[in-house]
Amino acid sequence: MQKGTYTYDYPRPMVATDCVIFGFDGTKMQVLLVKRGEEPYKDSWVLPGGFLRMEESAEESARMMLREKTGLRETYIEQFHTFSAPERDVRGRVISIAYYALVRKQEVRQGANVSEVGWFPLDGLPELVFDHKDILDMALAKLRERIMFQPVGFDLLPEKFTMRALQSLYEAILGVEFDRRNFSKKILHVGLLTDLNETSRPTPKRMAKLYKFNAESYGRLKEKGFRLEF
Amino acid sequence: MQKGTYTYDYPRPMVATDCVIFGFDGTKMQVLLVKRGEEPYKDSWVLPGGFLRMEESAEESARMMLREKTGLRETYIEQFHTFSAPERDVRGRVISIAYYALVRKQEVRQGANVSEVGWFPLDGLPELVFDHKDILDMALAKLRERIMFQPVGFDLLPEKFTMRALQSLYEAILGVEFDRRNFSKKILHVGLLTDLNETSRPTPKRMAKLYKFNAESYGRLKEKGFRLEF
DNA sequence: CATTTTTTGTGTGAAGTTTACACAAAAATA
DNA sequence: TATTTTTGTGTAAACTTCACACAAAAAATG
Repeated sequence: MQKGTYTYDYPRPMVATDCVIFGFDGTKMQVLLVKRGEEPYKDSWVLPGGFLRMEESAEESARMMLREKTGLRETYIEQFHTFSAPERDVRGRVISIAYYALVRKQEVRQGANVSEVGWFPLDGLPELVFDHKDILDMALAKLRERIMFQPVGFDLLPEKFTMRALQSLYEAILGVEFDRRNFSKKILHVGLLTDLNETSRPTPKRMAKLYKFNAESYGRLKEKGFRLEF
Repeated sequence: MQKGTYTYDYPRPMVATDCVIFGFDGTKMQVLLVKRGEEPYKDSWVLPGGFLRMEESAEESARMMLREKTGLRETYIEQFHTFSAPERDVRGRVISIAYYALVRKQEVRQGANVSEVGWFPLDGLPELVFDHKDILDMALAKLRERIMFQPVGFDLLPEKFTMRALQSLYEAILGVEFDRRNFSKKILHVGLLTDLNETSRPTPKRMAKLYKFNAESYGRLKEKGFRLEF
C-alpha cells in the first residue's frame, strides 16, 4: 500500500521465487541445488530461491538469484508455474513463483559469497525438502514439452558442438534414444545448424564435425515450432 | 506465520488470481468480463478475479471465482502465468496468478449475486484497466500454443457437434483458415472423433453429420501431442 | 607396425503424410 | 422449378519419415 488512496486489508502470504537450474555435462542433465544454511531443514538440499522484494518483479528476483549462484547474467529463464498449496511451507503461507533456467555449465563460476552448491544428475538427486521435488518434476515436464516443438540447446551447449553432443542432449532430456542418421538428417533439414567445416580438437576417437546454431533459424523455429519425432 | 516456530519479516505483496474465461459462439471466440463495482476504475471492464484467501490454493481461488461468475463447476482451467510487475496495480503491490478457462457458453448461467458480466468477442473488446489486456493477450497466446499440439474443443463445444463447428473453433482461435477436406481428413485420421451417424437437427442448409470427442483418444493425444498444421 | 575398437559420415527405398484441388448431392429459399 | 449454400468424398504429386549397412578416421593395444 505504498501508493494510491485505496486500502485493502486482506491477509498476505509471503511470496518467493525458486529456480530450477538445468545444465548438461555432455551425457546427463543436471540440476543445481544449494544446501540450506539455516533452520528449518538446515543442511538439506533445496532449489535456489528467495523471497520477493517489494521493488522487484518475480523475473528480476529469479535472475538475481541465478546470478548469485552461478555468476551468470543474460541467462535464458522461463516462468513455468506458481506453487500455492497452503501447507507447502512449514514456515507459514508462502507461495512460490517457479522458473527454470538453462545454463552452460562451463561458464558457471560459483559465487564467492554463497552457501554450498552442487550439481546433481536427474537420476541421482538427494532428498529435497519442502515441495521442491514437485517443483523440479514439473520443470522437467515443461522442458520436455518444450523440446518437442521448439529448439532447445542454444543455452545448454557451448558455442561449437558436435552432432553427437546435440543428440545426447535431446536423449538426456527426453530419456529416449534416436537413430543417429535420422536425427542428424532431421536437424539439418529444418536448418537449425550451421556447419562450421571444422572438426573437434581433442578427441578420443574419430574426430567429428562441429556445428553451431543458426541464430535466425533458431529464432524462427522457436516462434513457429517444429515437430521432433522419430 | 500461522504455524511453525520460524518467523520471517519480509514485506508481503497482496496476491490475487485472475481468470480469462473463453467461450465459443459457433463463429468467434469470446471472453467473459465483469464490470468493476468500486473504485479504482469503477464501472470499467476487467477480468474476473479476486484476492487469495489464506486457506485456499490459487487454483481453488480461481475455481471459486469461475463458479461465482458462470455457475460452472468442474471446468477446465489452466494456470498460465503470474504477473508481478511492481507497478501493475495502482492499489499497491499486487501479484496476480492468472488462469484461463474453457467453458461451454450454453451451460453458463450468470450467478445471481454477481456484478454485471458480459461476453465480448476478441475483436470487440472494451478497454481493460490494470494490466488486464496483457493478461488476456498472454492467455490467448498460450491457448494458441496449446491448440497446435493438443486437442482443444472438448470444453468449448457441446457434446455433439459438426465437423464444421470444430473447424470454425480452430479457425477462430488461430485466426487462420483451413481447407475443409484436409482438416476433416486430419482430424479423423488421428482418431479424435467418434462418428455418431446422426445428422444435425435444425439446419439452415444441408444437414451435417454429428461427431463427439472420443474420450480415450482425446486423452491420449493430450498426453502425446499431435501436430496440427496445414 | 598391424590389428582392434570406437565413432563418424553418408544414402536409399518403402511407407506414410501432407497438400492442392473439383464435383455431385442435400436441403432450404425464392 | 431453379437457385443458393453447404456437405461428403477421392486422387495424384510432393514431401517426410523411417529402418537399415557399410566404409573410413583416429586412437589404443599388443
